[in-house]
Amino acid sequence: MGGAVKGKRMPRAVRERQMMDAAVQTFGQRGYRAASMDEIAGLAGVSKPLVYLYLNSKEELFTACIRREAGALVAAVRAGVEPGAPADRQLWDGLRAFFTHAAEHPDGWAVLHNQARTHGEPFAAEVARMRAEIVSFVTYLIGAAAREADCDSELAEREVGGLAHALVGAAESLAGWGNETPGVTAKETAATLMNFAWAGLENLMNGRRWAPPSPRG
Amino acid sequence: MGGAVKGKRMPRAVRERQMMDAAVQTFGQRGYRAASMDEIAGLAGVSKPLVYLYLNSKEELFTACIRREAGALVAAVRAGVEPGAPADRQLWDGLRAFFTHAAEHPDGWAVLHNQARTHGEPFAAEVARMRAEIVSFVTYLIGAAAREADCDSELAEREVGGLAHALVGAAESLAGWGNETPGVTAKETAATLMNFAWAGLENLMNGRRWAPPSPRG
Amino acid sequence: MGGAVKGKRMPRAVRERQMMDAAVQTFGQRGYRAASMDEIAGLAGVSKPLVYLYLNSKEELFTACIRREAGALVAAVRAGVEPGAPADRQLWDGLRAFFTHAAEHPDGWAVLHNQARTHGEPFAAEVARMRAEIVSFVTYLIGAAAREADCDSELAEREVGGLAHALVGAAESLAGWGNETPGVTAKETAATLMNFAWAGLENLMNGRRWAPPSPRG
Amino acid sequence: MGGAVKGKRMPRAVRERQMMDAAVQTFGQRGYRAASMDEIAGLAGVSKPLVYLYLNSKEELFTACIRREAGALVAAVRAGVEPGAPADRQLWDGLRAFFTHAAEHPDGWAVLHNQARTHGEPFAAEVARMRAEIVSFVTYLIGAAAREADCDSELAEREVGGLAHALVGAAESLAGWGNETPGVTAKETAATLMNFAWAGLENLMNGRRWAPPSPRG
DNA sequence: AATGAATGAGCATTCATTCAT
DNA sequence: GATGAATGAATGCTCATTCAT
Repeated sequence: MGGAVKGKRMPRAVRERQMMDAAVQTFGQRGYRAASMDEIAGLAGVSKPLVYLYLNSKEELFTACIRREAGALVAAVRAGVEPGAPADRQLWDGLRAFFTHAAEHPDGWAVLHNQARTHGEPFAAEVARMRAEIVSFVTYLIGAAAREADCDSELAEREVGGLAHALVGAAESLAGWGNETPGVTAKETAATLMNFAWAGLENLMNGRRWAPPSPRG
Repeated sequence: MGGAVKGKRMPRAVRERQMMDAAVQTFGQRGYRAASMDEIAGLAGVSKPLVYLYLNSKEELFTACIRREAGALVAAVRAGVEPGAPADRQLWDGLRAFFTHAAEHPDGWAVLHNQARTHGEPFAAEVARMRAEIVSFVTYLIGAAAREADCDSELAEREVGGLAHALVGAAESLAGWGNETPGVTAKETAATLMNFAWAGLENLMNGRRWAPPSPRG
Repeated sequence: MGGAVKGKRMPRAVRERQMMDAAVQTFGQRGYRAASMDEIAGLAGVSKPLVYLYLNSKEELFTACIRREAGALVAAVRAGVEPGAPADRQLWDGLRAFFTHAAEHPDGWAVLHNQARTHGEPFAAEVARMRAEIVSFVTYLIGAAAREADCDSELAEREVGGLAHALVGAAESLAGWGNETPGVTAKETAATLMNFAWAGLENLMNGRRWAPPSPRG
Repeated sequence: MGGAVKGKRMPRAVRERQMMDAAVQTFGQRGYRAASMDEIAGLAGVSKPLVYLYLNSKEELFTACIRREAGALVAAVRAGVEPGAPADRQLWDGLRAFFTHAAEHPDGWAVLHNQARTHGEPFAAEVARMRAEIVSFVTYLIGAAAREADCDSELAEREVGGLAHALVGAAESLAGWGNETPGVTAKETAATLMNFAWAGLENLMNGRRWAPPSPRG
């Protein structure tokens, strides 16, 4: 990615970006604990004390990475969605934007999905916030779709939450699958999930739901 | 928690189980790197050299944990499913067994889902094997369901794979959600996912699929 | 070497010999510090506590090895020499016996020559005693030779000591050389040294000595 | 001993020398395995991480010590010898330089003679190279002496090798003797060996050799 | 006569972090 | 704005040694 030429005397903002790029890459590939400040500094083409001067500590550096990557992901999804459009269209656009961004920033995605969630509260909370934002957006879309469809049956609040979670979870899982499986495009992945999800939602909204068999009988 | 009374002089098998229990708990909560052999030994009520004597190294210990937990999970799902039953019933039973097991063994689930996948090939491969087994089971169920429904449309091979992945991914994500959200039962979670998934699958199998809008128009 | 069949219940003396054999081999090949009691016990086909029961500690075990091997070496040399024979003949026989024994017991020789001398007083003293015995024997032989030769010049006490040391040192060094160089027999080695040494001694005894050049001029 | 004042903030080269001095001393006195990095760092007046930062590992540190001491020894011998001088003079000067250097750097000599040879290939090879260099120099000198003496008898190739080995071995052994025996000067030691060796060589070169008695008869 | 079970103490190595310049 | 020099505190791992049986 475009940088880290060892030139001296850059303005702070540029240096800081180089460091965070290096950090995201290192954290994403090695994991939080296994990534060493030495490696990050080296990759950024900078001495270790400078990293500390600008970013204070490994923990803060990691938090900054999470925040930056989370922000970028949410922004990418937002940019892909047209606010006034019909709900299904919004979901479709959002999914595409999501999968595309994850595919283009695998290390960033790894930081969010694999690393941040596995290293205790300070970090998990950060990523949970982003996730909540997306889940709530999806929840809103499901509601909107229900209203648009003028559906008769009502979906319980919690059930909608569960559905949104399932959808987001499926998306996250597929993002990893797409990143690791060569030859699968973001659009394909989005289509698969959209088919899987939307049809199900439609059914639900029309009251056709799968009945659990009478208990063990 | 079941065990690790500091009593001395136990037979090897018992001690070994205590150690693995402690290890799963520690790895699940702290992560592979952050978990220290000291802490594991302490939690097991044993001195560190004994852990090494029986389990050789941190890496082997972690691998042993993954294998044990993966085996237990697969066994739980298998035990919950009745082989001859209709596909939807099998899926439902399997999901319930899965969510129940994950809820009852949160640390084990964390080891598999959060830790093993983020610490390099030796471990990721181990858990990938288990996942592949489950995905292939789900893939088979989708196919069986299609045949049972005598459906006319055919689902492309890769699409089925994608669907199975999406379903398993959604399940994994929901398992985490269920473990972290108080008051949600495994049965509820399973029902949510089943509704979400099965209806969608039915639609797909009947050729009703969501059409992506004509490109950007 | 003849042993360590894992059979149970041997008389103490036999077990002890097996242990010492294993210890000599391990110490000789690995060195004192790098040899582990585990390996020694394993090689002897015995459990570790038994080694401690019979030989008390690593230090004592090592000392015992040194003593046994030193004793064996001295005995071998003694057995090769005929007390009444002329001095040169005695020296020749002694050298041959020495090189032969060192070649036949390379681990024992390594213990004495390489290991015992490099691990502090308790052990170095032990081997120094043996060395002193041999040096004094050689010193005596040189004196006897002088008397036999009815030589006119007198050799200073200290000079004889130095010569004996040099001879023994050369022998020790050649023993290592012989053990590590394939195709060199003990007899050959002995002949080389004998030629080197005896002629020189003869010269010295006859007063023909090498004169250091006038100081730097 | 010369240095290691605990002053802070020295240039790297200086610190590195202090560390190597401490390492040579510690390795020489305790042996490779028994020497602890803690002790070395302490003796150098430095924290352990700094030792690792500059010298990478115990193994590399030891190797560096061997190389430095071997180089110093060879250099000392070279510096003591006058290339054009007669062979006996060269041998005499070389021996004096050798004994003097060994006496002045007992720990360095111990590292080379006692430790490096007893701790496996990586190290033994290093010192073997130096030894080979010296042996080959001595071999050359013996040949030169034979030519100078215009001697009639020919010395077999292998015999010369054996003689050189014996001479070097004797020297090594005497160096240890000199270092451990108080009151013996390097010059004295050199004279003893020179007398022992040169006269013998002269005899050999003139075809006067010691005849092994007819086999056991 | 012999061993399975267990540990205290130490060791090489690494890392996040800080001064002094 | 930037760095070479330096360290306290862990961490994984091993080993000589001892009980209880």
